[in-house]
Amino acid sequence: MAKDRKIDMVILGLLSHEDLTGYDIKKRIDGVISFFWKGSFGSIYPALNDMEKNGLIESRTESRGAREKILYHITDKGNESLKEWLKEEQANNDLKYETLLKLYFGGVEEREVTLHNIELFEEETRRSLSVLRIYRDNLEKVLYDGDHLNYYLTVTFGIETYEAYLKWCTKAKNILRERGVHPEN
Amino acid sequence: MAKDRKIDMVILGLLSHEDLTGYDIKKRIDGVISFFWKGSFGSIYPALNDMEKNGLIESRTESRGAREKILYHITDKGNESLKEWLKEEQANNDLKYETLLKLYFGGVEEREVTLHNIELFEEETRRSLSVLRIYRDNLEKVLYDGDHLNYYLTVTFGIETYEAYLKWCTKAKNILRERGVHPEN
DNA sequence: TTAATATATATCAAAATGATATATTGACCG
DNA sequence: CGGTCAATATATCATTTTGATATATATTAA
Repeated sequence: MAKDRKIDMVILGLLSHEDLTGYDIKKRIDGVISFFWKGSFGSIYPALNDMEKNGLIESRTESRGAREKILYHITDKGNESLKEWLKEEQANNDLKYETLLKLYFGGVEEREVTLHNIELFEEETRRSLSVLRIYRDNLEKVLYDGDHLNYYLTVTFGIETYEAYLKWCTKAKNILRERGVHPEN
Repeated sequence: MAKDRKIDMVILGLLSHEDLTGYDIKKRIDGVISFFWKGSFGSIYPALNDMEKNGLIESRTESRGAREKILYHITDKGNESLKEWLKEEQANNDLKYETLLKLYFGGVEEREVTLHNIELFEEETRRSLSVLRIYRDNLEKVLYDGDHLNYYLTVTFGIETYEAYLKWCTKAKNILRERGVHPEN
């Protein structure tokens, strides 16, 4: 057996606030959540079917106009399952930084290549950072109600780590330039 | 088709420095690399077989004593493939932070739960940080030869982001305590 | 000597990715 | 009014990866 399905917890977390379709869930995951977790239709739809069989969620079909969609609702059992997971001691932080992989193995190529890859990473980080700052500014206004404190802390985590990334980028570029751009020195 | 196999690049990167067995490769990945990439036997061995078929690596069987093992060697084609990948413009940084998932959805439980999860994360980060600092200290002595500059930069990336994590942990704990530990306030 | 740990390869079910197929609905434009 | 494009919505599939397990030999420690 592989590890138990983590996508289930994402789905339960989202459904604990509102009823959603599979498509809605995907859209939510593609929002802020995508900064620290991803999910695809290929995992969402099968998970929804299994979870309904296991009584964690229940579905109702709605036909607004002619188009029909399947809305999912969390059950008490589902809520219990979500809370149990929150209280589990271990959390797997499973990172796949292709940027760092290229940095680590970059020694087989000229230093310009490493330098360029850092610049690409820097650009992307800057873009993400400006998105996260907008999220933060909006959350600051509603900090006191409901789950917003948790959302706020999640977003500030992202901002502070991305700021650290940018600082590192500056330093790393300087070090690479100081040492010359060719692997020979 | 899913994305092309990234484990191939890890393997080629490692083999570009020395000949290794599948088991050796796993051990290398479980070292510093594990801070930003993971790999299991279940992906390594099939990848080795495919890559040999495709001429990226070649194998020789060695029997030191009675025990036999399969050593892999990178080919010119393999080296080309590695360099091409390094020069590709895009890099997928694909993160699964269960800690942040629990933080984000933690609003359904009492604040002590979130607080406790942050403390667990803080502990783990501290442990990782001390490991990375040892790596850095050793790399600083040999910074000028070969690939060590790339290794050094990778390690400092880890150190700086983990330091940012710890700063965030302190702030986040303060905010949670200021606002009281119950979801009611 | 015997037990435990490290070395070494391999396989497998379960999970996730990323792509694609299919079909409807809504919006904009001329 | 018709046409087209993007958004909504569900589903499936090959490929990749995980994490666990099986198997067997070699080395170290008690």
